Amino acid sequence: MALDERARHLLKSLIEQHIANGIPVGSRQLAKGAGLKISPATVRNVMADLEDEGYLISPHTSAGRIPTHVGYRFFVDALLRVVPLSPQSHHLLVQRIGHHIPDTEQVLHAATEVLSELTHMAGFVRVPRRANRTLRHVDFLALREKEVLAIFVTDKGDVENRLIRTEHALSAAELHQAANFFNESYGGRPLQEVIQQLQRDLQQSRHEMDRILRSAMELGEEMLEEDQQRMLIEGEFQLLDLPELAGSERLRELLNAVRQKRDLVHLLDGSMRGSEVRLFIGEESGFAPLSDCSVVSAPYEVDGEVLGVLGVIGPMRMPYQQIIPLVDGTAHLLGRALSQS
Amino acid sequence: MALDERARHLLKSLIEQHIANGIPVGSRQLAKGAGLKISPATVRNVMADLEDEGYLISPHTSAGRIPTHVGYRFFVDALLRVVPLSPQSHHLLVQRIGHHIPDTEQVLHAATEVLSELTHMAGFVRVPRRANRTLRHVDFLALREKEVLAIFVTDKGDVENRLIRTEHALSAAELHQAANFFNESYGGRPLQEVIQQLQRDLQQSRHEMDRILRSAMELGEEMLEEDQQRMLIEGEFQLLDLPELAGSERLRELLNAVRQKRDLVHLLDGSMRGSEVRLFIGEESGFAPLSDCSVVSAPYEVDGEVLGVLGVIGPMRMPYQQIIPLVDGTAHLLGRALSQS
DNA sequence: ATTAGCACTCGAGATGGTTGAGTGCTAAAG
DNA sequence: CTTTAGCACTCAACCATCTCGAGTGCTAAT
Repeated sequence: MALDERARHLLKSLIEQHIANGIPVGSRQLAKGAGLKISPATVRNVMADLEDEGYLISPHTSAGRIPTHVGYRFFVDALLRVVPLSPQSHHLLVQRIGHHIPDTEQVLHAATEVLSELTHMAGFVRVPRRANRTLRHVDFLALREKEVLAIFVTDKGDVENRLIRTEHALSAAELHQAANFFNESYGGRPLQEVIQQLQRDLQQSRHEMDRILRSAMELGEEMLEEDQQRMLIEGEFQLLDLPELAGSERLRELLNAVRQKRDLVHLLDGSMRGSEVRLFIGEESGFAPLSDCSVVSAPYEVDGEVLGVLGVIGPMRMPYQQIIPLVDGTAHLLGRALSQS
Repeated sequence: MALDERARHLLKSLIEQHIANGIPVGSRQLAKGAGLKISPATVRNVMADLEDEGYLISPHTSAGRIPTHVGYRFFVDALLRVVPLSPQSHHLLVQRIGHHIPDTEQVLHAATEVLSELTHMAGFVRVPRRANRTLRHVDFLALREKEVLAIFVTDKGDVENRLIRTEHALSAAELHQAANFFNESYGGRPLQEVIQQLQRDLQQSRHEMDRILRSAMELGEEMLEEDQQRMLIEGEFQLLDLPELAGSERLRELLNAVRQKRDLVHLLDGSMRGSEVRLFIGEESGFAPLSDCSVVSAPYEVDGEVLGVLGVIGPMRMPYQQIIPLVDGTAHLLGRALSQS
């Protein structure tokens, strides 16, 4: 059953009031705040309807009402007018993640931080996937007897390294040669492809030098696997201040979940399609520790290709109309910043 | 004024009881628990003395007594018999940070984790200082027009990299030549020395290639500076469960302080001298957010040289007799593991 | 020096009353 | 048929009060 104009207006007003001060909204207050010439009794009737529809709930018999996640969902989908990003915020964003920082890792960090700072919630950035990076350079260094340091560099300047133990000591010349061979054979090709090729090439060989290549391949695999998990998070502790989560039991779970990242990453990777801001309100995420929280995320892209997702985690009761453009803007600026690095 | 035998015994018993169950200990219970043939009244007299001396304090008039940080200090210094590390724990430690992991970073992580797991508190490892590492290898790669990736490798296999923007495009050959020059001139020398030398060498020059070297030098400086701060921490959230810190206000501060690391690192670096386990009990650390906590730390060393510190952060009321050998043992095993990598 | 006895203190928890915000329902008014 | 006023009712929050039990400090007897 669709809501009529008045009900929508009241719902909107109620949610806005609740977002503003966090306490349940009663009929009298809502009647006043909504600006309609309507008595509290009428408002009560409407509220009862809204509760029947699942948009509102009463924490207890005489405590006014608060929105459910369904209510918030309707609010953001149908009632919310997103305000444009404030010039100050925009300025701050540009300043912090603007184009002058060359290092990818640093830009990502800056974005995470600024998200957390501006929202006073937890900010996150899912790091760019490296799967389709190409291999720029490989180096093998003899660190010590029977220890070789392998270094991988991608075209975007990601560097990853790993210590490999060998059976026999290998001379610098041999290693140099191996590296040359590696660079010539596999350089300039996508990482994923390199690994697959290596897997084929090394199928049966058992030479000592091939053991190095095999280890190198494993390093490459680790790089890919590792970034299944990689996500920057900042300001988790801001969540400690949220009165709605103060019951320490849930909070622990939430913080641990955020820390583990695994499920979170999974959730977010699901929202990489499309290039719009996306919201998970309360239980919508289907992820229990987040059921009291909302996640606002937006993918960021470079040259039309989505590289990752960023956003914030906060209470369901958050100022969506400001958070949404902020996350959106950050995603755009990050994409822009990365396109230059 | 020195404590007589009985007073010491009672103090020990009281602290042990309090550590075991966390509630203030009253005279009756203490008289029973201490195993002495002594009445609660007598115990009360002794307790009053101990309170006068500053070892105990009453949370309120009728609530038994709990140890002060002075009491704990006396306890660990004079009364505590450290039990040897349990075989199970030892086994677990060996398993987790034993010698089979080649990668330094991974070993350090494993140590941090296992500390946190076994103690149910926050575990930390201060990473080895790189100042006296020697420079093993430098590479300059042209990633793109006017962008050079500099890679530093130390003799221990630390790898650090940085993107450098240049004014003009530089050919692969030029960069190769620069790297060769760099490696020949500065390779094999301690990082610190390299930087100082570079500072002198680059004093007045303004060549484009020297700009690269200068940036490389800054990278080296960053490496040194960065590890002023580097510290691994795991399990901070376990601190959320401590009832004694449950007052969220302090807890926030504590978690933030742990996160910031700066002061913590400072505190710990002060305890790098000596090779013994060291305790900071409550306010002893002189660091306000830690004033309800104790820090148990031990330096770890390789070939007689102290590389860093590790330990745990927990409530003052922790089972020192087990924690101390655990931290100690972890430090030894970590040292051993690192000596082989 | 130790102990028993006793009055006293204080927090924790239960009890109960009051207040005020808010509700649902009903009946009257528009 | 919608809106509104009125009213009885509910319930959390607050407060005061009470009891309880654990624990103390002091004193006098052992």
